[in-house]
Amino acid sequence: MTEANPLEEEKKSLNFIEAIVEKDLAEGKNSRKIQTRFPPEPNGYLHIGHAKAICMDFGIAQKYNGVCNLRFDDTNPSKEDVEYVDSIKEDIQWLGFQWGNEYYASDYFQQLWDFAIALIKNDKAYIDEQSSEKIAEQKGTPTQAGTESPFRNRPVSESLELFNKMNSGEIAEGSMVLRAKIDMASSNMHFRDPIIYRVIHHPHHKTGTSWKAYPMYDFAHGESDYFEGVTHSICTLEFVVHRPLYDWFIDELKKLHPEDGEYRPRQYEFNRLSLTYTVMSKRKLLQLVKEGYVNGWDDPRMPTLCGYRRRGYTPESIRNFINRIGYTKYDGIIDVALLEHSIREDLNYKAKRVSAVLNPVKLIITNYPENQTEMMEAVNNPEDENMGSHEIIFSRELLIEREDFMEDAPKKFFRMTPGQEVRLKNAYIVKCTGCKKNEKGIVEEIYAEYDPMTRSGMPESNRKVKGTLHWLSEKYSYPAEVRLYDRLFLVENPNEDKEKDFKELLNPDSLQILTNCRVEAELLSAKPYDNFQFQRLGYFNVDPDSKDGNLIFNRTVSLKDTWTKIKDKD
RNA sequence: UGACCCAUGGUGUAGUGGUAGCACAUCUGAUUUUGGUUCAGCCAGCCUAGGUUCGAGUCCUGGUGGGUCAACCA
Repeated sequence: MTEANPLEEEKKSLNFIEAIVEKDLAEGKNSRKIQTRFPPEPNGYLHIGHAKAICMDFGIAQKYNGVCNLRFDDTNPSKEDVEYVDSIKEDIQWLGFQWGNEYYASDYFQQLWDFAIALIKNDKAYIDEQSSEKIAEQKGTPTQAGTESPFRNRPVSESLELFNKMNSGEIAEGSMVLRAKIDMASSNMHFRDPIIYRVIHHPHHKTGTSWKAYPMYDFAHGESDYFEGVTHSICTLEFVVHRPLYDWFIDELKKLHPEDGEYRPRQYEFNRLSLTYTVMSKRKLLQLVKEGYVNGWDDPRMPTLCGYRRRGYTPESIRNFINRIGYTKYDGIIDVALLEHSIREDLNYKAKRVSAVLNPVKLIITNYPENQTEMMEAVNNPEDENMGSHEIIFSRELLIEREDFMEDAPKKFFRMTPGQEVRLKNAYIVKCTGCKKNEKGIVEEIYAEYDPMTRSGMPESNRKVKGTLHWLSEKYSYPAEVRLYDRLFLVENPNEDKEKDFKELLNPDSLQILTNCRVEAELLSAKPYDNFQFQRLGYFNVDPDSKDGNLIFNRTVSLKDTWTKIKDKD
């Protein structure tokens, strides 16, 4: 056992959370137990940002022989729905993770209620009957201390009685809340008597109408961690300011549970994922779906996990991406190119290449016999011989990509142009002899002559030509309905007003899309799949029998920061 | 005129107080029956000023810059 190398390698790549976990383990904290949780609120679909949290929460558990449970933070029934519960579970599994137990914060409503009662009895919580405006006003500002509520020192018995009423249905929403009695002058706004219970009459997706008073996040999250035995409660940076309150409640809880000894959950925070050109706010994504700007949460333009899935992203590529970007406390913006690199890398290795012509123009091989056909062999994946090959029918009248032809070509144009030889992939070398244009000057047919000695595999076929084009036989190809997606999500311009950009996006008259980016397409319907191949490098990452096929064209056009206004997109 | 968090090439991320690495992006060249892939290479970095130290990206202090916090959201 002299190889200390792998271990050292691992040590080097530790992120700061892992370093903390290892330290805790070394110090014997929480009896050397590791337990995490992934705590989504079921109020939307998971997006790529959640993937980062998932990889962290589940990753830590995996790496240190702990457990990671799934816990739905369902303390606000007015926003939540079972539809979201189901999609969240599906997406986590698709990403490649499996939770230990499935919990709900609502499982703890009774325990939380009892805890709240205990706080009231200890004079650490009280019922406030002021309006939300009044309470906000008394809260002060970050630089100005708050003032105490006139209800702050009401008798315990009164609070107890009103708290029960809050849950009985006789109290209207908004007319009464339970507040923790902490410190209205604290420099931490969250300590200024935070609201811990409010009244909501909307039925809960799990508990129905049995509760009317619901705990707030701050009063439910740490407590749920505690009830479950979570040791490392990992979340994003915006919760840093909540941590003192998290600890305050845990302290109170521990006073009631001396039997729990040294155990306590601790919160750690890492930087949230933001991606260039990508809208990540749940609120905005919800708006895009609800108002019909996209076809649903899994619209391929959405940055949701199901959107990426439908677009052809693999779970491996997303995990690799997350691995690459790391976890720190620095709030940066990741270049989406890194994500795209991850999917290209993965697909290059595993995707089967097939043929398709998107924007066809007819190519006639004038010296090829009228009714002759030949079967040409096409390798499925040049990166992997084991993937085999398939056949494509060659004939006199072909289709090629319109942009692969230029009548007057510049020097660096290596594709079809009069007088220049190009190879038709898997077939012959041909030389363009001219074209026919209509009265508007649009090219209708292109003519070329083939060299019979240059069929793939023949000795002459080794002749060097600069360009290789993909093609289909006009007669032996099938139409497919393909919808193109340019990158839709703009935003990202650190100095600009993102909110304004978003409004622009929603305005159909000035729908901004980024041009010059890789074209991505969704195959809506396709007959036999071998007849599709893509521009230059076509990636086809889909079960051929699946109706929900996805295509990714790897055009590798460089991403430019140029915006173009396009109307009537879609 | 608050509290808390943060600062390493264009972007992101490593660096027990001891030669600043890696990935992506860009650009150049080679290979290539996908303008893909692969390979080689270029460009480019420790916010600032002090202090501690033989030695500071790392520790301390002060600046500067950025972020978070004032929902009956999570």
